[in-house]
Amino acid sequence: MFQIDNQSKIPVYEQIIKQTEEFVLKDILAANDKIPSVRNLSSTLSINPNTIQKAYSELDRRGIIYSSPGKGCFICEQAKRIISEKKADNLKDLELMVSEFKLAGINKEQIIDCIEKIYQQ
Amino acid sequence: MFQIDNQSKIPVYEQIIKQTEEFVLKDILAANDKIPSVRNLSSTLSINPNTIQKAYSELDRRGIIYSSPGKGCFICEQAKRIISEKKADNLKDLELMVSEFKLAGINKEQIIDCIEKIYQQ
Amino acid sequence: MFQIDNQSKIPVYEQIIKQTEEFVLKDILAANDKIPSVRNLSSTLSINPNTIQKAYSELDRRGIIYSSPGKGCFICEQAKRIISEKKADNLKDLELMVSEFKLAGINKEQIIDCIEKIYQQ
Amino acid sequence: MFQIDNQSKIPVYEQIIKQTEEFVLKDILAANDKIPSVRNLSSTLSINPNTIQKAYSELDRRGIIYSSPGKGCFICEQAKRIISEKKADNLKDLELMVSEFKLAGINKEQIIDCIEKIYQQ
DNA sequence: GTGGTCTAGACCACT
DNA sequence: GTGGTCTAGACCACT
Repeated sequence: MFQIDNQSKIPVYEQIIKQTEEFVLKDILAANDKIPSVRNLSSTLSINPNTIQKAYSELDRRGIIYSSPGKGCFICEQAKRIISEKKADNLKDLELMVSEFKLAGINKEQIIDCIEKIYQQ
Repeated sequence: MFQIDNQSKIPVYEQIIKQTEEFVLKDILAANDKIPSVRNLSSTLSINPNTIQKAYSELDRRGIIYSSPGKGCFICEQAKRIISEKKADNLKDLELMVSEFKLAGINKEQIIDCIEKIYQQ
Repeated sequence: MFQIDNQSKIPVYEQIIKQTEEFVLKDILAANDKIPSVRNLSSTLSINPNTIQKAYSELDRRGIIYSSPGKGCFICEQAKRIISEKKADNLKDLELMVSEFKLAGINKEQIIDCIEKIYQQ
Repeated sequence: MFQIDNQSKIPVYEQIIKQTEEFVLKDILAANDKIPSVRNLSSTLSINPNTIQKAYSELDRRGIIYSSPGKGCFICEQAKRIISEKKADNLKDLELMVSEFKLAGINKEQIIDCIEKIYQQ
């Protein structure tokens, strides 16, 4: 399920967070689904349990999962909504990126083509 | 000229690189213009000279500036072209970002509106 | 009767203890009333019997319930008195909390209003 | 400066968070003040650097401190405001606690006396 | 078994 | 020197 790239500049714990959120958006993980235990994922991915723990703690804090010591970790009811809303906030990042493309002399049509292409998939 | 945000998570040396490139794109710095010396910028911004040096070395490596020992640092002839071309490569980042917006259920029109807005400015 | 919140950070066995004490204070459970058996509650709430047992053992230790082997568990004669007295000890917790409100610049009137409101209900 | 109680049920990292916030409220730490480095505090308190790091990360996330790798950790401009506002939100906790005192038969005067006492200090 | 905390110690990039 | 990430491994309470 999870795919970790040890060569990546992105910390392992962030890769786990990102992929978990991705799975929720893609309906691979639904509300109240159990996600792998810290130890289980740790041995599957050959990653230290502390690193998994760090990822799960952050997901818990964000309201994506809830963790019950002794039982396991589960997807929150509102997980998908929370992730979608956070993503929407990132439209500002898009604005920033596009402003730089404009400065670099990339024309509007090139950018819009790129977007059309993705939404046609 | 340079604006350093000490609270930012972006390393100071990267902030200097980014702003220098920004100035070139905006024609604030043109080919063969002199940029502040390491010592000058170090004292103006209250930043360790090693940090400035690191930024300038990287700009040099990228072909954005050249240094004439005893005279100072200057913008390269091809600086603007190099920066623009590198930016174009970043269209892949845009694709990635837009794919995630699509997953999060943001519709195409919202994104295109955002782009139109920037190009009208 | 019992309402268990699996998403809560409070352990299930503590939730059971707290709610039992709450029921006694509110006269929903009176002296010598029978409370659900471990097995019964375990299946009603879909909770491991060990967890229920742990809660009941602690309530027994505190003198809130007593168990008659073969008959079941019952509320102690002195349960309400014991719980009330323990609560009174918690005035120190109130003092601590109020000290922090004072530090945070919340004025006395705001706090007293809040208390009046509750006692008027 | 920091006082850690190893016997306490409260995790060490939470004690550090709480005390840092306390120092800000009491104006012992002001905006842009440098707080002890991870390693420094680790050796002063004889606590593992990871534990300090965990506390500082959380303070950073809350906007109480900002950390600059290579420079250190500093109190945020808005730290005091953020902590005070968060404390104000906790009036709900007070309501909960007072409701329980009411149930336990503690009369209003006793509680108000307790509050008057603290505000007179 | 399950998550949460913590120690011990390494390595990295940034200053 | 400074914070950030990570491995290795222990111990605890809860289930």
